[in-house]
Amino acid sequence: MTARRRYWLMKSEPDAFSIDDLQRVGTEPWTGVRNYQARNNMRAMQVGDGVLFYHSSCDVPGIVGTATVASVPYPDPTQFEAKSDYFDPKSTHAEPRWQLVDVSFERKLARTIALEEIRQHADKLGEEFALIRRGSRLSVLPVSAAQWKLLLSLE
DNA sequence: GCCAACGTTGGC
DNA sequence: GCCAACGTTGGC
Repeated sequence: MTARRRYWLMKSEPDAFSIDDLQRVGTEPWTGVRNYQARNNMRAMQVGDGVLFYHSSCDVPGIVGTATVASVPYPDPTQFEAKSDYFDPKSTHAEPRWQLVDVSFERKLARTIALEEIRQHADKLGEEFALIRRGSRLSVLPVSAAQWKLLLSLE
């Protein structure tokens, strides 16, 4: 029995890793998440789940493409690498603190669905939608099927 | 267990 | 570059 496909939104700074980078490499381990809520969301992911790829901290923040979850959750290797920016000295191999999934490129949108535009649909998306909730900085967040459909209909 | 200080995120 | 909001750390 397979659970129903779920949907997520994942933020990335294009200067560090963009939708074009994902298209080039095909599949990428989503390293570096060091927030428990974001981690918990990745732990809940299943292979085949849909991902909205979002560019943050750039000229026009917004959704730029779609991807799919390509692995089950597994320990983020960078937490054990002393030279990595993401090294976590408190994490152990026996009890890894941080998990990630692999993400595979699906497609690039014809245009960026800008955050500014997304906000205009707040009434339909719901006040709780973490992407547009005031002060929310969550980088991996759940998206309902209805939100997924609405957001992609804006393309 | 409280909370001030600090660091980070991310829009603007 | 600024700064609001948030999460984490560490002294007490």
